[in-house]
Amino acid sequence: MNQKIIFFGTSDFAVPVLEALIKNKYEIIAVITQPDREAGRGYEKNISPIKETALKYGLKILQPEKLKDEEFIKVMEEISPGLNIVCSYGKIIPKEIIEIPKHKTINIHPSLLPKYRGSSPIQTTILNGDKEAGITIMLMDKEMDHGAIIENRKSKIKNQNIVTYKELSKQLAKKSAELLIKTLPEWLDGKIIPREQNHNEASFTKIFVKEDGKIYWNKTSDEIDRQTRALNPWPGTFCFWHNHETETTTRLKIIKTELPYTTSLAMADIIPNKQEGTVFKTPSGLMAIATLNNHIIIKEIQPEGKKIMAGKDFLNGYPEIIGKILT
RNA sequence: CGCGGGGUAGAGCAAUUGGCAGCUCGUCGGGCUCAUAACCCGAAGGUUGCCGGUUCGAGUCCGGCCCCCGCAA
Repeated sequence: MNQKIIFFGTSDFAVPVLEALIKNKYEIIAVITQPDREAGRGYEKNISPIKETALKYGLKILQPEKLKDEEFIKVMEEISPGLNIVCSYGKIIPKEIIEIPKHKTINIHPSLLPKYRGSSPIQTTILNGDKEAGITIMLMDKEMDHGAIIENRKSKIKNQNIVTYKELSKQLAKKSAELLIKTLPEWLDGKIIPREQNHNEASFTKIFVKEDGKIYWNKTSDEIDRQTRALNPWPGTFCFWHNHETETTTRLKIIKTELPYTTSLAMADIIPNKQEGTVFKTPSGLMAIATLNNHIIIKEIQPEGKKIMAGKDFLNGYPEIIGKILT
């Protein structure tokens, strides 16, 4: 079962999967990851988590700008992989490359396909408050997350009502690695017949943009809480504090929230109705903001230019914000 | 050289024209209380990021360096 594998991946989610392959002695003949991007302050070059991993294990790394490039396709053909594995790579893989390996090109997707096709299934799972998540190993075809299913697995979400994107992503990445290792031998032996997805039931997830992180306080506490859990660190959740005295507007990133009834202090926190977006201190000293139906506790917040701090600390340093309305 | 904010007590922030470095929270001790995260009294805790300069005197002014962060990508 000596199969040469090319691994396509970019983000954190793919790291445990790649590492599982390495640990199980699969022969990774190349790792394809997105080119280093100039990003961050001063536009420094950033390398992907998968590139870091590949460097750590001394694997061959390729970072083509365009996959659908004759030169690159030629290189792929020369390498002659037995199997391509794609996991959180972030680019469309052209048909020419999908069709090279004898054992095809398979993709790991963190949802129960055909549910949640597209780029943000994990975030969408949290935003929708789903009780269950899942992972699917599928055959790639020319449409996004559309190929036949090789294997899938439901996954109960740990701490479903408080789980964050990072945590759920980690959970599912681990499960993905396990399922792949379990499935791979049978797949390579040709014992699995992929089954077509039920395309009528397909649903799609969107690519999130900055604006999706804007918090509108006229939503319910629950909606806002799910938003902060799903959209951090990217695109981040935020709102604005316009200070009328200094005529300045400060961007506030809302890092972590908590619903009032999940705290052990709930009984003590009896809050009169306030206008949505109003900042106040609970009787127990926590930072809270009024919402459509109730209020929400701000556990962690980050004013622009500052580090992440506890909501309580923020109120200590900026007492004038109490009673103000955020937008 | 992409734009911008910041470094002061354990934490978050103040400090007027350069003039004894403070506030809130936390910590420790004591008190009140059926009880408490509430209230009262008290205490500890600082070489103001680093180096140099100006000055009778620098957190504050000048020069250099280090570090943290937001935007944008």
